[in-house]
Amino acid sequence: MTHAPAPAITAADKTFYTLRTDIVEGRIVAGSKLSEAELSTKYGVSRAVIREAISRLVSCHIVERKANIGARVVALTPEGLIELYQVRESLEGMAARLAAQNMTPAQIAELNTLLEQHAASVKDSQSYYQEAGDVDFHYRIIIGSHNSQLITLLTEGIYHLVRMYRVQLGMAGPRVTTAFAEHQHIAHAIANRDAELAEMLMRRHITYSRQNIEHKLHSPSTKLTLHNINKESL
Amino acid sequence: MTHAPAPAITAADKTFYTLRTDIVEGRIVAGSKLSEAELSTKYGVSRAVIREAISRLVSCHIVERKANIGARVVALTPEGLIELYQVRESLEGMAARLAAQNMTPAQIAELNTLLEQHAASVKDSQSYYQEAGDVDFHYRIIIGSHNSQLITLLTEGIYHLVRMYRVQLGMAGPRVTTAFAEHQHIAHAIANRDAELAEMLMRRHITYSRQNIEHKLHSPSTKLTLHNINKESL
DNA sequence: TAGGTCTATATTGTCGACAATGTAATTGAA
DNA sequence: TTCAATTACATTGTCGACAATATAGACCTA
Repeated sequence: MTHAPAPAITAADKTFYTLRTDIVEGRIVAGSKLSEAELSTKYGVSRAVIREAISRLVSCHIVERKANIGARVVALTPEGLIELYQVRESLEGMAARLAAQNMTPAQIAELNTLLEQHAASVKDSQSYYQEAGDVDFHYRIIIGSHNSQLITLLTEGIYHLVRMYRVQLGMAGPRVTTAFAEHQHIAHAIANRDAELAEMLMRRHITYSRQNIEHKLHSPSTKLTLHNINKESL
Repeated sequence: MTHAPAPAITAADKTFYTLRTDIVEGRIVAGSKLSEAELSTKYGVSRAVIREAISRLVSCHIVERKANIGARVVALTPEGLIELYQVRESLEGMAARLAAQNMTPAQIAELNTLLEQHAASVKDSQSYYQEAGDVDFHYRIIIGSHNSQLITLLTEGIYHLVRMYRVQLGMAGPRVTTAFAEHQHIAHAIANRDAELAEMLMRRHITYSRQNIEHKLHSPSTKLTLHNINKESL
């Protein structure tokens, strides 16, 4: 029940993953147009492969397409970020609730082990926990929900968009130790099989996280960043 | 802000809509394989168009595809239904919350008008309310959330799957008058801008709805139906 | 007969070319 | 000069053919 991400088999698979990474990491700028011919030569595959890859990005909400006009990477806007976090609060809250009901004892044990590792790394260098640690924690709870619809929506859809905002807004702020404490409380609720509490704590946790990133977004420096991003829309 | 469903422009659009309807209505049986060549001749378009239509159905979770093997319509299972309703409870609960915050006075007035019409039709023939009425009510609240992520996830994704279960399990049971009362309470909470209450009532409403359809699913007659459906998987 | 390998066939994945549509430039008239 | 129509160009949508992979059957061996 490890829910390994589907391996890339076809050329369209690989191109899809590559394109998604390039967009999320900002190598392909937000809001820019995706020319099929251009990408075709750039990645060395036929236009049919590019078209399929783009179609999948559309279904992830990372790209928008208009008939007979073309596809472009979504723009990063304050409104979009808020909408995203509202959906995330809703779905991850439910994931936490279901995790409290459905996680196996082994999964709960692994979750606690993970938190112990985080506790250690928080004390010295906060960098590890910051990046992958937070994602790891949330990922395990999502998987622990044992709800495939929920898992797919979050891990294939929402999360890549969230990461796109995080990466391109340069999220490296504080909130490390406080978030860690919140994680502990959530894990505790799950271990106690307290579904109500787990959902409530997760929703609050994500609300705080949203407020944190919103703050970043409204500060003068990143406002400039966002403006720059959207300016290159061509 | 009417959020009209995107019109079918390309051949792939039309084929996608046609295929989706045929699957949801059960003309293409749940669990069955989708042969590209076969569909190509059946709908009179090239395989490329069929492939794109299938890709979109995959992103709706109506169809599953394995590389180099093929695509098949999802199977209707009790577990799948439960998972679906859990996600629905989560997302529509949030939609109701946001609707209470964001719906325009005009939208709220229209919602009340709709309920008055329902009240009339509930008294004589319950049939109208049963079918489209319930969907209408939920649809307006979803739109009223003013959250495009949420709107897309529900109206393009979840709702067609829900309808697929409803249609193919022959949902025509009771629960008409009670559901109407619940709708009234939700609308009232929204009119009062009580976001907390609106979310809570909507979640309970959907939980009841799930229990209702689950009951149908576990009754001997429909168990037979489901078994028959999955038997024709080929 | 059971099991495995190899071959034949069917299905999906990929490609290049053509058709349809949208966009920009050019020309002409008021 | 300004606006409209028309033309030329670029981009997306669709198609049929070929390549790669999976499936089913025949054949062989133990």
